[in-house]
Parts: sequence; C-alpha cells; structure tokens
Amino acid sequence: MTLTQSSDAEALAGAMLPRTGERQRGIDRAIGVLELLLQRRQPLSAGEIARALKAPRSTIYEIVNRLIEAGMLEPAGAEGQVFFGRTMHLFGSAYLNSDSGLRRFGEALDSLSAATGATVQCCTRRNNKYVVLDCRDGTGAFRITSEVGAEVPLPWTASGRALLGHLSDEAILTLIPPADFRLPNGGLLSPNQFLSDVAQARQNGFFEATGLASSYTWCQAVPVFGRNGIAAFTLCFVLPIDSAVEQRERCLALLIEKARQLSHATAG
Amino acid sequence: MTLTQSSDAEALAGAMLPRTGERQRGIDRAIGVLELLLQRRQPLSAGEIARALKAPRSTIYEIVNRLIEAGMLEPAGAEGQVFFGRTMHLFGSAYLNSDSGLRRFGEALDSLSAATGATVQCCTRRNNKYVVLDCRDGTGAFRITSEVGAEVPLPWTASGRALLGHLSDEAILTLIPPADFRLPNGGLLSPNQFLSDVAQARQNGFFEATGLASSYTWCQAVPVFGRNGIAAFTLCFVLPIDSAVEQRERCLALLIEKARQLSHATAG
DNA sequence: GCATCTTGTCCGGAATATCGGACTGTCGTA
DNA sequence: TACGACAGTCCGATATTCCGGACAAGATGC
Repeated sequence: MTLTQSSDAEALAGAMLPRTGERQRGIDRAIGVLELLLQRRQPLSAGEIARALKAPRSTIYEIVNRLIEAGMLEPAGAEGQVFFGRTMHLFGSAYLNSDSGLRRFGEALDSLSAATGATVQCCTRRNNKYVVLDCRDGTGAFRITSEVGAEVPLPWTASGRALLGHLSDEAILTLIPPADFRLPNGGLLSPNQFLSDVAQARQNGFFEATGLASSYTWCQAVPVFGRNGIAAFTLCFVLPIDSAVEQRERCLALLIEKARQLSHATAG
Repeated sequence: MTLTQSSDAEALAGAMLPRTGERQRGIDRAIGVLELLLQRRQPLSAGEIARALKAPRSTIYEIVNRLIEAGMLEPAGAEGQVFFGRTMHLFGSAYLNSDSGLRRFGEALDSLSAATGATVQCCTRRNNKYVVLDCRDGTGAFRITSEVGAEVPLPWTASGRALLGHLSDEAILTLIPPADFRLPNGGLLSPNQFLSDVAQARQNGFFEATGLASSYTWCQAVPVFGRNGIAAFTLCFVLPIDSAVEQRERCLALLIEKARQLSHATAG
C-alpha cells in the first residue's frame, strides 16, 4: 500500500482489491466496478470506469455488459453511462430481510423514529470510514436526511468516536488517513482531540457532537456491541441544533436503551 | 430452453446464465450464486450451491470466498452457510436513491400508504414471474406483508393480469410455464380464464382479484406504462377481504391516479 | 481542415483461472 | 467397526479469459 500518488484505483485497492497492476480476474474487475460506483454515487461510462480503475477498456466493456445482462447494472443517465440495477435492489432487500444482519436494527429505527420524529440512523465502520447503513428521516420542518452507503471520514461524526473504543490510540491514528482530520468546514481537528473524544465516548457509553459534519445539527451516537465486545454498529440521532435540552436528553436515553437491547444480540 | 428435466441449474440458466455444462467464467459463476440465493431466500453452504448449480465444488468455494471478502456475501446460519452481505445492501440502496429506477415509486408508495394505511406494493415482471419490487406494509390489525424479490407465478396475482396487456394470447401462454396455473390452494386455473382476465385488465386499466394467492385478501393492480407503452410495473393494494366497498373504491381511485402520474415519466 | 480525444467493437496471443480429482477429518448410521 | 456423505483444502494441467492494440466513427477545439 504505497503512499506515493493517490488515485481511485489505489484507494479501492487499499479497500478491497487484492493485487493491482497485474492481470486480474473477471470477478475482481466486477467487484471493482461495483465499489467504484458505490463510491462515486452517480452513473459512469465504461470509459470513465476503466480510467478510474486503471483497467483495460476492453475488459471493462465486457464486464459491464455482463453485469447489465444480469440486471446488477442498468443503463442510466445520458449516454452509455451505467449505474446499479434493479437486481441489486433485490439482493439488498434479501439481505435486509434475512435474520442476521440489519433486520433488528430496522425495527429499532422504526421504533425510535416513531417515538421522537427525529432522524435516526444505524451506522458502522467500513474501509476505515463511517457509513450509514440504514436510517429513518425525521418529520420536522428541517428535514435532515442522510445517504445510506456514502463513506465519510470517521472524525467528522459522533459515531466515529463511538466506533473506535476498542482500539489503542496508536491503532486509531494508523487507520485514519491524515486528510480525514480536515473537517468539511475547512477547520483542522487535532488528532489528540479526537483521541480524547474516543476515550470520552468509551467512558460514557455515548458521544454527543455538534459542528462537526454540519453546524446545524446536534448528533448523538451510542455504540452497539457484538459478541466479541467490539462496537460493531452505532445508533444515532441527528437533531436540529436548536432542539430543547429535554428533547435531547429524552432521545439520548432512548438511544442508550435500544443500543443496550441490541448489543450482543447481534453478530459482531 | 429445454423442457426435459427441471433443475435449479436449468431454471437459472433459462433466467440468466448464458451457457451451461461447460467451463464457465468466474463472473458467471458469481452471478449464478447470487441468483440462486435470491431464489432460495435462505443461507446455503458452498456444497449446496455447487450441487444446485451443477458447478465444481472447488470453484464455488473460491467464488464464495471472494464474494465474502467483498462483503457481498456473509457467513450466515449454522455452519459454513452464506447469504447476502452488508455491501449488497449498500449497492441496493444506491440504486433506490438513484434518479432512474424506483425512486419515484418509493414516494408514491409512501403517499398511498399514508392516505390509506393499507399494504401497497410496486411490482414488475422478472424471469416471467411476478416480483414485488418495493412495498409499504399496512397498519391494520391484519398486517399483510409481502416479501420483496420473491418470484411468484404470474397467474397467482392481480398484477400478473395487468402486466401482460401488450402481449398476444399466444405469447402469454408461451411464457407462462404450465405449472404456474396451479394455484397455491391446489385449484387449477384455466388458461382461457387467465387470458380473459388479461383482456379485461387491458380494457379497464386495472384488475381486482380475490382468492388467488390467498383467500383472505382483496387485491387491486393498476399498470404503470413506460415510454414504449408497455406495462413495466404495477401499483397494487392488498386489502383485507372484508374491507368496506367504499374503502375499496377509494383505494382503486387513488391507485389509478398515481399510476397515471407515474406512467411515461419512468423508464420502460 | 487538422489534430486530439473520445466511444464502441474486434481480434490474436499468452498468462492463468477454472476444473477435476485427490486427500484429510468429521459426522451419522447401520 | 465399517461405511457413506459431507466440509474444506490443495494441486497440476489446459482450455480460456483477459489484455493490448488496432480500427472506424464521431465530438471537440483551434
């Protein structure tokens, strides 16, 4: 994993792909295509994909056409561009409905959303980033929404603190790219501050933050522990910054309660 | 597409896979594995998958492990069994959030569900079966739920009538396997009755049915037409059989209105 | 008009992924 | 105990997939 020049191909290689530069198997190319589309979150043409992946054009055309045939990709957007297809949704739904996985979280989100009307999410760590796995959008005037599957730097989120409690300071700094400490508002977060946040989250069993990803939100995150005692997921509320203190406290209490119920009951 | 002996491998071959019996590419094997899991809707072991697909065991182990590594499959169930993984859900969510595809349908379902409290679905034809693409479960005492992605014989459903209006009688009888005329209650539906149902749905612009898939439900289906004038989707209500007539009529009117709004505005 | 960059397709060659089969252990069961 | 079925791993050979490169046709820019 070199740190010379950054590129999509290398970023994905670090995340998923085994070897790079060499001749690759079709299945590896296919996974690369899908991961790229997930990261970019918009239709891409075969040529763009090949360039981003540093893969042969002819190969990508072949793979993309096969995936379209299977319904996992679909023509989308202007000309020759593709994005995820209908079959992918069916696969994803089958996962959600399966016993293990997110089923219990979906019910928890429903209940939390119904009880508060606020935006509530289930999040996890993936490729050393933070991702929203599932969410229920709030009903208020300021409708705070979040995108499932988009990877966000861990230091930008309250959940980022709650997800790293089992790691040493050194391990944490190793897995977070330095660039991720640059917040979206341009400010730089000190790594030491972040480490102290993580320690605080570990001690309290939750973390509250504001002004991180957005200055209009107040975020609460509570870890959900797997059987191995590691925080595999978080449950979080995303509240408007001007929420009443009582409302905040009520939400946090509900969150802690639900997270406790889910802990250990889920795969780690 | 032979009609000699039925097997999973052949059923899937007819649906998705190009050639069978020969050496196959990894990507084709992978797609076969995913389609099989979607069809079975439960965790399977590598051995079971290999047997069902008539594929070499060593190859399936290899493919399954690669898919697990990518998060598209996950260990699930007792021992060595696998099912869809977290990454699949992220891919599927990206599809749902994309402009084309089901986004507009999701909003329509929300609105219909909110207005009536009934179970409402968006359905389509896939592999010459009926599948639910997305749904909102009703709120009533008799909570009627439906499983997204499960393939059901077209003659079992009201939507099955509404989806075939653009086809000739002959074409319809060709694409429906004879076994699909056997209803879940054991009764046999006459093909001619089905053809006349389809004609009726074409004329009325909707179809209502009861006692088909279940004797406790009253189903309403309205086609949604793509740019090519073909019914690409249906919107349907699944009501308890004892719903008041006024409620039924109100639901049907809402359904027709929404389907009209969605027609042509969506990819065919 | 010419140069440059695309997209999409096609083709032959060679690196290698798929396959069949062997092997070990484990579990029931007769 | 012997037997059969199954999970999981490993390995060598060869049929084939992936790759690089060429090509036509269209866009774009100067």
